[in-house]
Amino acid sequence: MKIQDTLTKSEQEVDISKKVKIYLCGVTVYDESHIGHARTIIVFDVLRKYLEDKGIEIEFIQNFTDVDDKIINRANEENKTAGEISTKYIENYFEDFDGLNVKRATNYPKATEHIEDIIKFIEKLIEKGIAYPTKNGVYFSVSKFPDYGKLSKKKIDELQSGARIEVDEEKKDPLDFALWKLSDKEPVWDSPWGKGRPGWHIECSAMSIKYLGENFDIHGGGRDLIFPHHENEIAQSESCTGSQFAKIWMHVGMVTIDGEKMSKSIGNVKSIKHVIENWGPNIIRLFCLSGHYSKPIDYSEELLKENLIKWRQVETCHYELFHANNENSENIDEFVAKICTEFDRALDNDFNTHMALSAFFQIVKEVNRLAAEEKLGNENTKTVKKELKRMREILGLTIPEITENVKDEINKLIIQREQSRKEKQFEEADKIRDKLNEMNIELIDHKGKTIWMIKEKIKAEK
RNA sequence: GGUACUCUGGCAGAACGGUUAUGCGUGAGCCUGCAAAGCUUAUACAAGGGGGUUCGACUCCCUCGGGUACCUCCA
Repeated sequence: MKIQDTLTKSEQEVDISKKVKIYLCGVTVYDESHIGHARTIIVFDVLRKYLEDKGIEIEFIQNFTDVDDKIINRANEENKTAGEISTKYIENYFEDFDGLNVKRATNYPKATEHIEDIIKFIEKLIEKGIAYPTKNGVYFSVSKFPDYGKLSKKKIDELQSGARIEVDEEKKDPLDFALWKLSDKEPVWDSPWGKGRPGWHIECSAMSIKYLGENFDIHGGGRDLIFPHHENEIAQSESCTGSQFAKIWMHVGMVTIDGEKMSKSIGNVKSIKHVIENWGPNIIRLFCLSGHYSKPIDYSEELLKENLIKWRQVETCHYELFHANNENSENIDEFVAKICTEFDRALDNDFNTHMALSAFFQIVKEVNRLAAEEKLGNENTKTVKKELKRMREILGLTIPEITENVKDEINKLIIQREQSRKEKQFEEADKIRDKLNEMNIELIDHKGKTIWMIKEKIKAEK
């Protein structure tokens, strides 16, 4: 599998001969997660599910930034402790992402639970003469890391000339960034330099190295993290260990609205709660995977609607297979095998989810075609069923299981309706159909038989 | 201003130096008691502008231009 690496600007092979270690920069837990977070996290969710499906062991670490000015500000506004705020939004995070069918990471380390590791990390940088304490905190000396700017392709002197006026005159260089901020106000921890809290970037260096080692396979996040966050992570980590940090830097494009990045100041943020409520998890996932991960994707009702239609096709396909029992069925194993290869090839080639979806839908279409032609048998569909299920699991698309009781009830009603139709009591038949519709059950009348399917309820429909 | 990314048919969106997918939409039809869903078929002579390399470029190079992001916190 090849992934486009931001650092080398070239495709790099992921070493799948052993456990693959992935670190993803998670969220700062001071507010609700939005569709932009969802995209990044869904992309990595599919990546790890795909690799796991191939039988590769994955160690997937995603942090929570639970100490930060924003959290503290929010706590002050709401007259709560920072801990209360971060706990609340971590819970909120899991509600949202469980709802999006995202598999839990191997571990979700929190900054506040790794203060010791962070302090040790900073001490090491001071020992090496790369960081220095001032009366405000400890700073990383950018000039001591000659490769600074290699990820974001920025030149140090250009950054300096563009740098805004710094309040902190203790810093040796305006570009130097905080590793430890001295403070008296909670939340604070003791350190060799006095009470305070860690800077933003250091936690990811400390925690990724702690859990994944000095050089791991993939480090990911949104594109907006390239500078300064990931640039600083590289500077800290490589200064500390003296060796290459992450092997591949994989960055996910922004979700935009009307071509603009979502941001609080513009007020165009779509929360995951809002989007799930209206569209449900499957359509959101299809939407997030519909373009190449590295490119921006524009959020619009129109696109979600398109994915709604596609999702209905998937549901139809699933239930057509579920009910398949035609006598003269066609064998499509060869076709399926071919398309499956395309699916995998697409993902192996810089994780092209759009192409993979395209392959997936080719099978969906083929199944629905056969169903329409009454050529879908029970015998010949084992392979398709298996492969579609595999793809759905990788993509994280879910269709609910139905209990036997419900099935029986549905079947009873269908038989009643058939009887009414035979007797040309169409009003009665339609009543039964309406009743089923209210239960989100849709009937499909084929020539010889009527089948049912359970439609996911989509609030935004109509 | 610097850096990065980007510019493909009505919309979305890939691949490839030589047939440009796929989906949505739209038209027609099939199926149906009517629907819905689904299916079939038709439909786009599309690549920001201009150069160049080539027998041939959407794909490579140059140049001009538009857009977005980052350069402060941000998935």
